[in-house]
Amino acid sequence: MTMSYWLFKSEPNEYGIDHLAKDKKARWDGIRNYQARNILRDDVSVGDQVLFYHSSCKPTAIVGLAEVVAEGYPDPAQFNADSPYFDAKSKIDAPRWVCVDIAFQAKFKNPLTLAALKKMPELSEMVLLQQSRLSIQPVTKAEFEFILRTGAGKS
DNA sequence: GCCAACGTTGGC
DNA sequence: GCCAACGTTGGC
Repeated sequence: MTMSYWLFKSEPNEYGIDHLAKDKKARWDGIRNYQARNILRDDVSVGDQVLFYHSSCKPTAIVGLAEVVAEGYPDPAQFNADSPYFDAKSKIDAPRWVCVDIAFQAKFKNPLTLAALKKMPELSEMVLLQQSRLSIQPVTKAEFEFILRTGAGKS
């Protein structure tokens, strides 16, 4: 079994790295995009490493590291009429949306801002820089290791 | 707040 | 199955 690497986006005023550091573990729910759903359902495995990215904030940046601790299962929020993630078209016996659980690993001492990432030739192929809207995206081993080596300095 | 990119919906 | 209209994401 090979370990894979991912980048998960989150808006820090909704749920940021400090929330995850405090909670230790979180359900990564509310993903309502089919491409992202397919990745969660088919490709994300326990033990995979996750770069935690803050979007829609200043500055946008990779801010920490997490690990997958539970692989894809039906997102309970899709069945909860009170949830903003409720989906009336999703059936219990044929769930449309999937979530995973992640655990906090580290908060980077030096977050790698999007502006900085764009300047690094080693990262020019990163999905983040190609297809910015995807909220769950693959990261290559080389990119992952480069990012940890370059910016991180775990705190 | 604006706008580009792109995903989704629905009429035909 | 195409495509126009519309909605959402997310950087700036």
